[in-house]
Amino acid sequence: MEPAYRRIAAAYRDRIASGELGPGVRLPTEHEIAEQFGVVRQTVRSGLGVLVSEGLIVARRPHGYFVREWERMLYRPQEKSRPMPSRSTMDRFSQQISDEGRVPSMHIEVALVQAAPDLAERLRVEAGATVVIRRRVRFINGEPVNINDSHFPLELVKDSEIMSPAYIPRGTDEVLADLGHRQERAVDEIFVRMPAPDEIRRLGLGPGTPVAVHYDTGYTADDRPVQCTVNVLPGDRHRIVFERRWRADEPLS
Amino acid sequence: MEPAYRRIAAAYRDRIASGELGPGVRLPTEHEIAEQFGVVRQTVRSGLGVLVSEGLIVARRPHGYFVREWERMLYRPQEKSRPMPSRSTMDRFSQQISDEGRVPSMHIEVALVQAAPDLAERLRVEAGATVVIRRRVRFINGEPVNINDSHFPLELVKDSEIMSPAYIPRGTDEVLADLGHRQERAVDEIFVRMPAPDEIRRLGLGPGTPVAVHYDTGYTADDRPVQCTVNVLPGDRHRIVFERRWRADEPLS
DNA sequence: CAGTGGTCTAGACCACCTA
DNA sequence: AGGTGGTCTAGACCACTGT
Repeated sequence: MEPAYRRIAAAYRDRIASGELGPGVRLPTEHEIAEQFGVVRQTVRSGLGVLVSEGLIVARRPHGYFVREWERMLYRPQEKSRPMPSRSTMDRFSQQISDEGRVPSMHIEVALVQAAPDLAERLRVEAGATVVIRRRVRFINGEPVNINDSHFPLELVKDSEIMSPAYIPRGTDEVLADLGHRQERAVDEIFVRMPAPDEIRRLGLGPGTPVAVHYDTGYTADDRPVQCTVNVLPGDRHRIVFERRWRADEPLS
Repeated sequence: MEPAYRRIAAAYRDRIASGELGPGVRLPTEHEIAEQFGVVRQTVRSGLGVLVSEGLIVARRPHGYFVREWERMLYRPQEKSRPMPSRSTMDRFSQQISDEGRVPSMHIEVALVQAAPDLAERLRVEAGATVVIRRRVRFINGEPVNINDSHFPLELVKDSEIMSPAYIPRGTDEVLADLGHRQERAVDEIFVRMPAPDEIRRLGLGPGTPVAVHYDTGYTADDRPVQCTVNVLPGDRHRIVFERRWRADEPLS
């Protein structure tokens, strides 16, 4: 016999999967469900808790539980290595969102920090070495959608405009290029995991929302890493897309 | 005042993050934690439940809670569009795992199904049209690591060896090419979400494990989609890597 | 058999928001 | 003021596994 809380979870999971309960629809209250299934409220809570942690429903107190609504923005890592339209007054993200008729905004913060082990490895500096971190949170219509923390070895960018927490429309890649560190190659790594508490806070994530973590490490022609950007993408708000063509023998590092 | 269950979660989250509790280490029992924090067992369970759903710990009854251990295999979508070493007797996955000194295995199942909406769209067939689905679960040392469900329009592959649930060392892409449907371009899409119950079952996933879903849609030179493979990658077992080079103007569809 | 986590009951009080 | 979900207590019984 399946436990009651699982039966409750399965019942509502099925109704959501079948479309009987569409996005945004409200579920009965915990009391009502408890009565229907002949259990106490705590058991209902366990069952709905499963669905919350699966990301299928959200609790909005004091309104009740609602079927979650998804909307995913296009995320194309390959766009990063194409030239920007020269007349553009906005960075790629802002341009894309504006084109869709929505309002982009950004919060920027610059700091000097000791490189965490994962970044030290990718930037090929010693663990604990000082790096410049340019933290950005991007918003659409005021809602946070992703985090982009770019890291640079300190010597490369000190005294450049990268150190100022201001908007750089042409992008930091261009600034690096002007400084003599033009990137020619990048390695993209994607990890999937549950968010840490500070990521939940910065992105306003609901429970049950996993994130994709995208490391973009850029190399110059002589194979020095000059920047590593950590993008944290909430799973419910992104669709990562890239394209391949068949080739004979291009090396993969 | 923070709720007790959150304080408990935070306490152990910190100890795990700091490395004080390394991978595989056992936590105190629920009773012991309850005593330490002066709360009842149910409250401890709520706290540890948070960490379980964050994927930080696992419960192994009747042994206790343990800090989760991670091991990630390399997943490189771009490898798919490179020629296979002609002397290879194994597919790419099996070769990679063998090279690492581990034992690959696979479960294969072929069926005719009605195309789900997401696949119908990608294969450009009508929703509900019959497609061939070649379901595979891949194992390393007997442990399931990912799901690969390849979908083909029925007319393209009927009477070919793709219809047989047997191992095809050279890969289905080669079979398609032999049938006159050589792929020249592919679109990769990655979504991040929590797994559905049947994915949890097939992959033996623990609670709190998100998945990356990778759609690989292959097109011929005349831009017809000939296959769409849905790869379900447990977040705790994969690291997705690809590479970019700067180019002037290659079109992205 | 002892000890673990898994499930469940029957209550209670709280914070928060809307009406 | 009333109803929502959020938290917590104090118990109880169960299934599973190793000794």
